[in-house]
Amino acid sequence: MNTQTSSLTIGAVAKRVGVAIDTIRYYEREGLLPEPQRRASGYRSYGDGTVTQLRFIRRAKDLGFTLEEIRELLALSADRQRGVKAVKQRAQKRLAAIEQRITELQRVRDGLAQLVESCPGHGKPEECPILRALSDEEVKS
Amino acid sequence: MNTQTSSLTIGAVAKRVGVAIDTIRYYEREGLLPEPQRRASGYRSYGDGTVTQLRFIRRAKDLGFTLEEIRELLALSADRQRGVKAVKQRAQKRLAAIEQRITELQRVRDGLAQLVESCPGHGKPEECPILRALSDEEVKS
DNA sequence: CTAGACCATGGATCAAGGTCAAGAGTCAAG
DNA sequence: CTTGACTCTTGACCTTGATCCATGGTCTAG
Repeated sequence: MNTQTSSLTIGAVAKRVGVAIDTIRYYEREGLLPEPQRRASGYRSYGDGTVTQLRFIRRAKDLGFTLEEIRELLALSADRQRGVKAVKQRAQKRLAAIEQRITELQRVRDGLAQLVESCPGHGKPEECPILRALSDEEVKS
Repeated sequence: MNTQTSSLTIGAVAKRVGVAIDTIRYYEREGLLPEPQRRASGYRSYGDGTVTQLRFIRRAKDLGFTLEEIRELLALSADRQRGVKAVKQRAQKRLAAIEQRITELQRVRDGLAQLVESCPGHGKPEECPILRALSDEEVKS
């Protein structure tokens, strides 16, 4: 039974997650990743959890969250001291923010979808609703 | 009948849209806004369409689109020459990208929502699913 | 015609999020 | 051992998306 988290070098972690080594150290400086254990040599030593957490960060970042927002998300676990209740509330707030973002994106999508649908795909540019929606509408009287 | 687009100074446009003057000039340099007419004095002279377009840019940006992506979106109208068909195809591609983004955000939301729901809001931290999901899972055996 | 508010250009500066390089130590294979 | 691949720290540098500044011209109300 090996409950011991396997020990990975920074390079191994980087490879698994697909980010640069420098990025990992950068995230550590920025407080997105906890300071890892060190070997006697000074080498950073990571467990599998770091890989998970790093993937989480990347995924969130790809979705347009800033590092600050991600720090917020991760900070949930820092609320551990303040209790499960605080954690839950914080998570709920984050959840609401995400939902609003989705709603707005849906508005954009619906707008674009409607344009695409109403465009015949041929004919005069002046009659293309997509172009009309985007155009500067400048009238050179 | 006044089909003439009203003529606005850069300051007036900025005020209407709620962005800084410098930002407008910046967008112009970056090709997000067309070069405007100029008065004899050299002052930029804008029509109402610019206000619309600028609002569009801002909205898109707030949703996490990069200026590059927005340029792409706006470039639809540059396809005018290549025909309505090209425009429609491009719009469809953009639409698909937006939909994927929404889907991914929804995955994140669902994940978080489920965590929030399954958390009792009290009790031991070790039993809080939110904390467990975010934790480093490091085992100091 | 003159003050005070606007606008123009060019270039510096900023914050976020990384990326790179120099100089030096560490590790693992042969 | 030695060699080649890794890792360490510190600090400079880069891109994106703006924002600020200096210097100088323009506009308009009084």
